[in-house]
Amino acid sequence: MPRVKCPKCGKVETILKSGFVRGVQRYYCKECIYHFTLIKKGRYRSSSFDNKRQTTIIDIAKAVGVSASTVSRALKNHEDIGSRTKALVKQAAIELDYQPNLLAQSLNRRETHVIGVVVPDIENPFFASVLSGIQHTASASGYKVMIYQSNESHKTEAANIQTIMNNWIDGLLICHSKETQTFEHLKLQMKKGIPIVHFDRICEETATSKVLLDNVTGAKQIVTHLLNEGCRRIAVIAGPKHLYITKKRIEGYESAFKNANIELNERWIAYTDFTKSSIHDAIDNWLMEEIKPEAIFCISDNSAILTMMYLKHLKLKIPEDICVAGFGNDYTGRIIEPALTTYDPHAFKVGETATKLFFDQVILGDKFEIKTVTIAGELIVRSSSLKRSYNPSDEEA
Amino acid sequence: MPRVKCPKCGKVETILKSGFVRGVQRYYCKECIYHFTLIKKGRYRSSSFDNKRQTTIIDIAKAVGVSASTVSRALKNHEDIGSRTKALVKQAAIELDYQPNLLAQSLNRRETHVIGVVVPDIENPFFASVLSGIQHTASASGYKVMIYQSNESHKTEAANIQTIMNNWIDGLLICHSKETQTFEHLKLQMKKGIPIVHFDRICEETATSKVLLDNVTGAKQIVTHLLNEGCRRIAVIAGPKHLYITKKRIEGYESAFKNANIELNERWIAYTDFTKSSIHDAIDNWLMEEIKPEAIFCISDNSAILTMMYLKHLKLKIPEDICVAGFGNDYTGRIIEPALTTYDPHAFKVGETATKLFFDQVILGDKFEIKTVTIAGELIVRSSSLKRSYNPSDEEA
DNA sequence: TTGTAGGCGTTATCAT
DNA sequence: ATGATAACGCCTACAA
Repeated sequence: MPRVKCPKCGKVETILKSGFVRGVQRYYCKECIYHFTLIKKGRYRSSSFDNKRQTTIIDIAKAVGVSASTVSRALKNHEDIGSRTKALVKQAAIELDYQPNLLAQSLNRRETHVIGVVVPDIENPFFASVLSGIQHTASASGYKVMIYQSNESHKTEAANIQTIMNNWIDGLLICHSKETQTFEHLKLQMKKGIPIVHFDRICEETATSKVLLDNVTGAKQIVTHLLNEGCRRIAVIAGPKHLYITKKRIEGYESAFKNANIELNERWIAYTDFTKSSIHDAIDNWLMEEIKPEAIFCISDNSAILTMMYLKHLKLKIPEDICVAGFGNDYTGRIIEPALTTYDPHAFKVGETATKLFFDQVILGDKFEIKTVTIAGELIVRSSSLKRSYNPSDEEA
Repeated sequence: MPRVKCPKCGKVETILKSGFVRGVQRYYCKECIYHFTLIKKGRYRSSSFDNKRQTTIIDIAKAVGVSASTVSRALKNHEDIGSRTKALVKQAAIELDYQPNLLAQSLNRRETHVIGVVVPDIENPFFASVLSGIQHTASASGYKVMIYQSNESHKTEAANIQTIMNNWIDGLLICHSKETQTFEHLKLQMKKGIPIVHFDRICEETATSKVLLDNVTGAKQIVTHLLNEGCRRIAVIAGPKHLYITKKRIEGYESAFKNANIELNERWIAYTDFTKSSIHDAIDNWLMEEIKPEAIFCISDNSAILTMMYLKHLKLKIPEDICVAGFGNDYTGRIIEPALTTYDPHAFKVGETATKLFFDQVILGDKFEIKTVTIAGELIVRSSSLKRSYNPSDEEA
């Protein structure tokens, strides 16, 4: 053990500590009555580390001539500290361009002020908006946003969750991939007690807060609108059967029919995986039959766009021959012709709300009870569904 | 000073340290020949902290009966450690579900493995793609991505850079806001020596690596294509005059004319701020004149879409009456009718390359020399510019 | 009012 | 081959 030796007598047992000088421990030899300081041997942190060195609390302490703890307290306006000292410290902090080391703070406080987000795909406009909402809200409260994409792969999602959790995030906001049907990977992490908020494609099995689109109402509004336009045979391009949003939007679809007292035929529901080919197949199937659909409700705007392009390719006129409606209000719907009737789920607000739910949980701690919030959206009627009253000049400029 | 007292004799001067037991300092009283350990008084970290507690290296050390340093080394397969010990440690690590505390690692190594990204707007499809490229590439190398949006505001951008830099990121990838014309906020941070990579809207004044779209070539290709289609009076919807991309794309435009030996009239260049109204104004101005443009080259796809919608609103036929081309290959261009001729800048690759340039800098350290990489894109010809040979059925299904 | 010491979790260095 | 220690920068209970 390299105990401290007295430079004069060389003894070890006689040494006492005698305070700090400029952040360095000072020693005192009882026998020699000699104060001394250990010369720091150039340790492993040298070259490249040094220039990265930021001003620390100790630098300020040295400059002002007080201890590090006093500086720490002065900087947070602790009441114990004299106003003169405070002023001096703050002055020095500015002069030395002090920036607190958030890493050290985080390590100490076990709190990183980082929110982890896992989305299937950043490039999808819906998620981009949600992300934007998250980022804004988080930033406004001094939180940082760390992003991961699952690329709609369950495996990647699980890996993301694993890494993200190892990063001491304060909370996780997640929207599951299309593939995800089991949630063990999440449940495992929940033990750590980190707040999790689900949005859009949620998990029904976990005790987490959730932010939902108003899937049922939205779908119901759209389908009701189509019924009002006189369509009776309304086909649906749905997503994979296990998807939460598929279930809910189908529920809205059915509810609209029930409400209108119109019977509904299972054959008008096609479960696809949202790919171009699966959508084309579904449409082909319907069009091959004697009785063709009068309208197609696509449960996502993206599939609505694919549907419209395919119908146009088949020389079918929208909305005269067949109406189309989507769900999502991506801005592509405003650009395609005829413009797409859809439901705006207020994506930005979804992100905002998810973040706020997380904040609630942080603030209330144990007292927080999980919540499910449904974001009201709005029906956007455009030409693609106006069978009775189609007028191309309705289009926005 | 609360020096350690001997529990038997109560003396202080007789105490010597005598090693650690399970992470706790052990003491020894010379006089009483008595070993003891201080009972930890419940310190301030109690309730809420405890359940967040993860397995640490010390827990493993205790379990296996070795020291923390041995565990640390064993886990990284340090050659010094015996294979039996390694096996034991790794076993324990798995059993205790050990996850290294990246925060502590970062603090120690002064390296966070976090890349900060500042973009004007996540919801813009170009930036969404770039971001996706960054995220993928970073993730593949174990780096995390922290995102900020400037909302095209210089002030927000400066604030973002400030906060992001305080977070001990390893590198910063940035695309400046439209407003940004001075770069002091960046230069200030450059002193810290953190690698910075610019992309798209770069800063020409700083010694940073840059990733550029092939603005000149792209614009030149588009304009040349328009010239080949027989257009001579090619108007340009440009962005703000100070913007890097405006300058470069105008340069390409001019170069195409020069190449073709055709004279070019300044009045065909309109500097807008990309808003709908400024674009409408520019178009109105041109159309009021006797001699009208035969084509409009918009230096961004978004303005091209706005342009097309406005022209359609004015009952002008595209491309028969007037051709339109954009720049960016947003997927909206595939949806609008007629489909938009544009230049694909390979946004994903831009993000990927920016990230790789950052990695180069990390790996090479001082030996790294800043680089400017230009990403080659490709001309995408669609119907909106096919004056000579327009055939609506060319459209993709 | 201010200072001291120890801890957050990990790791490089030195000592054994 | 393994252990002890100090350091990364900050924070707070307790001592003075």
